[in-house]
Amino acid sequence: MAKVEFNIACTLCEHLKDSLFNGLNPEDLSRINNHKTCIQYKKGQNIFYEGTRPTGLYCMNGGKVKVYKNSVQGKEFIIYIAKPGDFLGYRALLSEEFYQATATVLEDAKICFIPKESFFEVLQKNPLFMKRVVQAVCHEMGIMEEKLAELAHKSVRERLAANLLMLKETYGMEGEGSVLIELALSREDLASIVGTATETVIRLLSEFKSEGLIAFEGKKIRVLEPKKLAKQADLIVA
Amino acid sequence: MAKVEFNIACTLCEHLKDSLFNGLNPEDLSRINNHKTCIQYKKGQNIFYEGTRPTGLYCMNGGKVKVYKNSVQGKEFIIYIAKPGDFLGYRALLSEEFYQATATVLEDAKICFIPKESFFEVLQKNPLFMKRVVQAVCHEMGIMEEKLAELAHKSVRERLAANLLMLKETYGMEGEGSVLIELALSREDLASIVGTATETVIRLLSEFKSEGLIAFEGKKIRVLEPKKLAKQADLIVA
DNA sequence: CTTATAAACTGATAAAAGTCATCTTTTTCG
DNA sequence: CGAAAAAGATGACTTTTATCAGTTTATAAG
Repeated sequence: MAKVEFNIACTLCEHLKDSLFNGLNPEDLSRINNHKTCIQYKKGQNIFYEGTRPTGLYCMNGGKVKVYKNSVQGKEFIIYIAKPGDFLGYRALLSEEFYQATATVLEDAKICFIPKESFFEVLQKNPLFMKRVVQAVCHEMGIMEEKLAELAHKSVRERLAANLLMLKETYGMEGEGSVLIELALSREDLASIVGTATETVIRLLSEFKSEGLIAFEGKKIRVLEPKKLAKQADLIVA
Repeated sequence: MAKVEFNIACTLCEHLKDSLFNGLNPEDLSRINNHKTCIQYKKGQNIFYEGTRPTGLYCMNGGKVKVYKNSVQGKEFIIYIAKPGDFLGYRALLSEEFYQATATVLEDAKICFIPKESFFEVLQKNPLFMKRVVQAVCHEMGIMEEKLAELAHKSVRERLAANLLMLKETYGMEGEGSVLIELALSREDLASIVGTATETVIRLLSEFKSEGLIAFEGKKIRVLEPKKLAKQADLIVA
């Protein structure tokens, strides 16, 4: 498949405000801007592969990308789903290791690639930026610790409810007194997020639906009763 | 319980070589050294608590400490076990959040506390040190990603085998053609590492024992057949 | 439009693992 | 030392969840 390029100046990027590049001084941002390559990807295309070496940083300008690991038995586990404004592949880049996960496009995406050298240069020149990156990485790590404990001790039903709420927080779109999760996930992908079998997700989703907690809208899920879902997730309802 | 202080100069610390402080220039190391407070802890004492705010960094000089999260149902999940040379509580410190986990002494420990200000000062003054910290954090994150996938898709048996091998790598002591895990873990703690019930760990351990893969030595476990254990863990045997 | 292919769904069954109860052994501490 | 408490161990039972097989529905491709 041919790579389709596009170009948007970082300063004009509508997602700059959501990104770690936000607040970067003009010179450094223009350094990033001048060295980046922006590519459009179609659903199903891969951004990078587990076991390969990172050569730079990906910055999401549009679409959705799943980052996942494959088990020996060929089962996927989705570590996170990147949205516009997010960095992609920074972990392996910063630890100078091989990618430990694969990134595949879920919804047609526009992604800018910043070569390792340019990114590191800005990082080293700019202690404040470095600090923000460290803060973000450590915050992300905290989320992973949560996930670990959740995976270890919660039932699939609880985890599914918790993940639906998490997806609602991140990809939710208010409307009609309820929230639509703006992310067309297959049952299989949802199972890979929750860490269970596809059939189990299907069964539990239809239970949640018949209990009036959620509704289906095409490929998307609408959260009708977040508080009841939170109870299912065994979370403290705020 | 009264806090028992002790003092060892960082430059003379036998674990400096295993620590992130290794390679720090003399001025910075002496800054750390001059501001640190070193305390001896007994088994069972807590270093910090989930939900509180970090005021500095802990650096292990002796003993073992477990860092864990408590679930709503009161079940523990152990995120990691710190050994001499390790930093403790750096995640929440760097992300400027509350502790998300509690740290409790497993084996009598000597731990030095470095106030937030001193640590941050050295961090900011010293880009190379900063870089090494970032690298370490990102490496740690990679380990967590592994654990997530493992927890999501492997059986308890596989996870127990994998964790025994991991403990062997980190705390193993060669001898008699086999490796003794130098860590007196209760069955309950081992269950909290694997993410399962205590009874299940007990049953599986006695299975591994009767299959000749491991042996018990007091409170410790000796790994007799690492390759066969790796097969049980569904890992590729090197 | 129609066929092919993949995704969604349903039911039956089996395996894995959790829970509970009980007993034994070890450790701790007055 | 000896009692009390904690840790370890074992068995019976239940629940959860995975797996397999098969059907229906939706989507994509010719």
